[in-house]
Amino acid sequence: MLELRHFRYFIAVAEELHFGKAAQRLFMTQPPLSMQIRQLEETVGVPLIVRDSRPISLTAAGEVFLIQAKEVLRQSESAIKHAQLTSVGKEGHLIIAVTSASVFSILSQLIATFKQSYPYVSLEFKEMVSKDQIEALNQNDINIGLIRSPVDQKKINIMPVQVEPIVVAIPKGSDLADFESIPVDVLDGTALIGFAPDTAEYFCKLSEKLFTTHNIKPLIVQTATQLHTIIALVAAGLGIALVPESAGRINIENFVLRPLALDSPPQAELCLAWNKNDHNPAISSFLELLK
Amino acid sequence: MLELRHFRYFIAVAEELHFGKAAQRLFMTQPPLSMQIRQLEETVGVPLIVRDSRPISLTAAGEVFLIQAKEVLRQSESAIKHAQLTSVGKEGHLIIAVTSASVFSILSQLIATFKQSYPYVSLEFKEMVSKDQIEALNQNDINIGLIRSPVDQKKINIMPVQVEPIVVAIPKGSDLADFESIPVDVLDGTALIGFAPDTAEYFCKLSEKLFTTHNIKPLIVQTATQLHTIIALVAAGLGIALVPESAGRINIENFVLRPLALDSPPQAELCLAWNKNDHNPAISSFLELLK
DNA sequence: GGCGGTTACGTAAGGCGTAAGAATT
DNA sequence: AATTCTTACGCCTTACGTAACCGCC
Repeated sequence: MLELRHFRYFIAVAEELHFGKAAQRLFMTQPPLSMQIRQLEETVGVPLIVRDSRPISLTAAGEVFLIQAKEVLRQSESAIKHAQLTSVGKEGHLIIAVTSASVFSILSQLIATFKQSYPYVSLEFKEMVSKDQIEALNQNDINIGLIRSPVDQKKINIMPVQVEPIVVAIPKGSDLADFESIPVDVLDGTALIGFAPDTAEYFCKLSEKLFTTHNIKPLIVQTATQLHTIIALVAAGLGIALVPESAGRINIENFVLRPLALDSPPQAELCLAWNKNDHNPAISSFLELLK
Repeated sequence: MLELRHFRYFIAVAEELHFGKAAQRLFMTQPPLSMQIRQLEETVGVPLIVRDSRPISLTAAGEVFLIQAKEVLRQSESAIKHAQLTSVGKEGHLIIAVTSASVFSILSQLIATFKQSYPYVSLEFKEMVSKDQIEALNQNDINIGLIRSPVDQKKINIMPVQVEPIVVAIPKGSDLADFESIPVDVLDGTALIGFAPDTAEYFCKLSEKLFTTHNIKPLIVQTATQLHTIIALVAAGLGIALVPESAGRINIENFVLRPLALDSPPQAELCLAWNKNDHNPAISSFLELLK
């Protein structure tokens, strides 16, 4: 049966063109080396070395076999190296799911930092709402989720990566835009663009809580799922909206952000989520870098 | 020490995801298989298989190692196959020397036939005068020479591939062109384009022999090395010339070929020459095809 | 005749099989 | 409790070393 040993021995003989020197290089004696080469030639089925001349020489078949043999050894070295790199999370592949809103926050910076430290870990992104992310994490369809909602499943670990205050988005030129901060009771009865309850549950509930706490009833004139849609509607003058501070990164004109006049305004959390049973080492690399 | 065995075993386990099934597939029992896999993991330095769950699964490192392991096995198979093909001359490289580019016209058909039977033998051509070819054959710089002169060296084998009569090249419209064949004594005193004695020794001597045998003294108005140069000079009307019949393939107008009016006109031989000690199997393939 | 590769033979390492043990479902 | 992987141990293959034997320069 052909083994790597045969390749190693043949390369030594082919390069030294001298059984004795080759054996010395391999820290062994000539006879067994001779035997192994003979065995190799038998498995290959053709002579690789011309022995009836000194120095010995390679047959044409031996010449091509030498090149291929080196390639085989190089490949097996590479197999080990790649396995090692993968094992410590320096190489590999990560599938990261993001909610549309999180795209505007710190994600881009995060990716850049990660790619700098782990250039050989390829990243794949999928856009998913939080509920689908949890499902995908459970089924190992994705490695990391980037979500708002706190998860209550023991298989899923979470780690907050960003906490940002909820602020008020106001059409440019509106009277409210002149305030430096917005007193909460001003919102009572005001036209407001809200997050859709079914697809943007987290922000929706965050707002509702604020309203009930302060006993306010704004006039929700429109709902939307995507953050940038809401900002676009605000900019169009349809009303104001309660949005995370990172909405400021959205490239739309004609709106301003003002903080709420509260000691402790509502906070929106952005969390990394991953399956505890997913042992892809690149996940650890990713998490480690965020601390 | 890592061996191909480890790759073979790992692939079986990784594909079956079951030590027992894998062992069965490898015609062995589980325990030694388990040992070998453990050995493999030790040499690689990282765990490749997750054992603490059933069915067993691969680590991320194991996944990449599986792909690489298959590649290593594929490569070693390929090494054997290529060595075998090379050994029987179905694969390889031949360096063929020709005396002048014009020989290509004769060769082209030969090359096409060879390429059809041996598509994986690459051919390389070099232009060399006969003397240099012999030298190159001795030094194994070329594998095959295509020459006119008979070689007198015991290391060099030769085989004639083409025998053609010497004919007379005549400018179109010349009086001689009206003859169907040219009596030799007509050449006496006629303006003639000759081969250069130093670089086209073979043709030169062939002509000289004809002249002395028939006691003729033509007027050599010009000499040239290359056949197509001589034909060009004939076509230009400078004189006639004694050339091999294959000159008819040269794509020049304004000249005609006429046979010599002799029972046994001089013959020009084209020979293949190769070094007896050059065991490149592709040479045999080439020679075999010419018979 | 010396250098270099092969053949002959003895040894010892190690791969493999059998049997018993541990762990997961 | 059953299936499945691991540990323990003995055998037997085989790779390797030593010694003697050819075959070229």
